[in-house]
Amino acid sequence: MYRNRTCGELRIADINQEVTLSGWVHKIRKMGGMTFIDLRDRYGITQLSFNQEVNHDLAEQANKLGREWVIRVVGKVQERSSKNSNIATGDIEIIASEIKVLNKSKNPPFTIETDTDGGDDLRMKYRYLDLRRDVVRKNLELRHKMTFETRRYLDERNFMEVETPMLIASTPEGARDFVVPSRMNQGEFYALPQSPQLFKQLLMVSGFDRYFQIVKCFRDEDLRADRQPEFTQIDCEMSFVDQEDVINTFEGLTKHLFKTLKGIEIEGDFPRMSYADAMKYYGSDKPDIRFEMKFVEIKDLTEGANFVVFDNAEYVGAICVEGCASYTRKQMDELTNFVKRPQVGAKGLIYVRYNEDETIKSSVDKFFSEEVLKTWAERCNAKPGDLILVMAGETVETQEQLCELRLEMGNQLGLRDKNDFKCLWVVDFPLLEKDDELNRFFAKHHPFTSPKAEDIDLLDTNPAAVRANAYDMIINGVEIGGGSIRIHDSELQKKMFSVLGFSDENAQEQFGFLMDAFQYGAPPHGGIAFGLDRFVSIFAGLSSIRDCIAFPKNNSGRDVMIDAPATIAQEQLDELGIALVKKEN
RNA sequence: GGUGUGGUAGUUCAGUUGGUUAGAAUACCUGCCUGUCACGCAGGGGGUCGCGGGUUCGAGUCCCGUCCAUACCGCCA
Repeated sequence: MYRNRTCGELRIADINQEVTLSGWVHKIRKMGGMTFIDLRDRYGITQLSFNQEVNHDLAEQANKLGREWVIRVVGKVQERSSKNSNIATGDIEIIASEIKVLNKSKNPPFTIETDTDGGDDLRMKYRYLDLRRDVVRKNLELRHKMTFETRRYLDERNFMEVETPMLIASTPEGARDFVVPSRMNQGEFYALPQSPQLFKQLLMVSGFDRYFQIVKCFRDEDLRADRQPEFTQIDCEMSFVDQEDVINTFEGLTKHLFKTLKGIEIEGDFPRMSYADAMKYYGSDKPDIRFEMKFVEIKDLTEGANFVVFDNAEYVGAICVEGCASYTRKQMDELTNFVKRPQVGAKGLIYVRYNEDETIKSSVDKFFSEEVLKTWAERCNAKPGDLILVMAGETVETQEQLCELRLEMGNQLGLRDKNDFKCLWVVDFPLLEKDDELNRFFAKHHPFTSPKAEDIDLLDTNPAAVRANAYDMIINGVEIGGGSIRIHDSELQKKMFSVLGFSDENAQEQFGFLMDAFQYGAPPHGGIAFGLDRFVSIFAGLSSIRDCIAFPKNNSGRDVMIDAPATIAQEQLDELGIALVKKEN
């Protein structure tokens, strides 16, 4: 027998019991006559104690163990004479009577502790050791519980999990596909799914009514802290529903997860914001509403001053930063540098200090009288002591820059507490997005998204103004999920493809099966997909999704532990009928 | 594809204006230590300063190139 108890469960009530534990040697403290060993397993840490006077040979044996050795120990639970309130098992220790070394270990390249000394690179290379650390393990435990509770919630509501294929065909729109060569069909390739979108819609045609799947998806695009080439979605689709039904069901799921896993009861409905308002007030389609600091347009208050920067600007926007009128020159310079960074790309930043004594001092005093500046402050609802930051330029560009500045000010003022959760639905997305270079429209969400009924006529006259039955769920400025009501009418779908510039042949070739299916009684349907990795990381308060993925890829899409991707043998290439082209330098 | 930051002991980092034998902490090894739990004390081993080239009497330090890591931009329907 290897064990009858775990390292996390013994308490004062277990005193005098004879127990067998197995685990890893976490730490050894040799005191001369006494030796203490922290034995660790998935459930916790239990202290083993050895006394030279009581059992000399066993104590010597304990002294010879090394970090991360795997041992089995038999002994008696005893109350500690000096207790440790920092750990759950801190009231007891094991007086060992027998040790068996189950396996030795090399010294690990970094410490297996909450605050490890290992850097990210090394932790990824030895991910199996990194996963021994309790902080990383807890993230995976949370992930497990979230998928478990998701399955429970959806099952209770008649959702059925159906697996869809991983080897499918490539489609041109959207992200780059990962591609898999077919041996039996030489010269042809499968693609890995970017999402099960088409299959879940076909399942609706099949009458499955309520589908979900916790499923891997693949996109061959550059990585970010919140983007991995393979990631997991909670993918759902429902029949005979409108937007309101989908939103309610998945708002319910979100509340269920907050309640069961974070112990947080969210009162009332999640707020909703139109895409247009999100852009106007926050410069982003995923606003962080943990704090206000909304944009205020002041272009009309800046006219007639011969200030060229504003006069030439399409948009002049301000944010009011509470209590920051006392920002020093140095702090203002730093903010200016922040918005001038290439990543933000602004040309400059104008400030107005509304001082405590109600005087006003700005970086544009030469152009604007105190009287005019007061009108800015009024419109911004500024109080004495507040700082007003102003940016100007082309509308969308400037709003995006102001968005970056707003988030930075939120950070500086500590308004973005990771333990404070604010959920939001962003609705009424535009259906289409114009690509000016190619002079054609792309689907903002995807080409199966239905336009709002009242906007359908605009498809011919003003496509850019058509709004979609599409919705995103945002938590703390992170896009957690999104979905839409789909087109279930093959004529409307055809129309959509034609607006998107597909020829009839093209549409038929790539999506013919879907259009065919829609001719056999497709029910009205819609759905949503949540990014599980982002959902877990926001629950866990992580800044990167990598820490809630057991074996993530690095910034270049590599798995540094198994060293993938890798070259393959010539025989494999031959079998696939693939010849590699040497890259010219 | 681009921009920024970083690469020095097993690990995390410091290293001043280019100048003696490249340091600290931690980990590791040895010895001492009977209530530790970040144990303590004494001692020890451990370095291709990412790689290649250049400038210089002399390069961890300056220059050029390159590789790797990372954050972001482009990209991600």
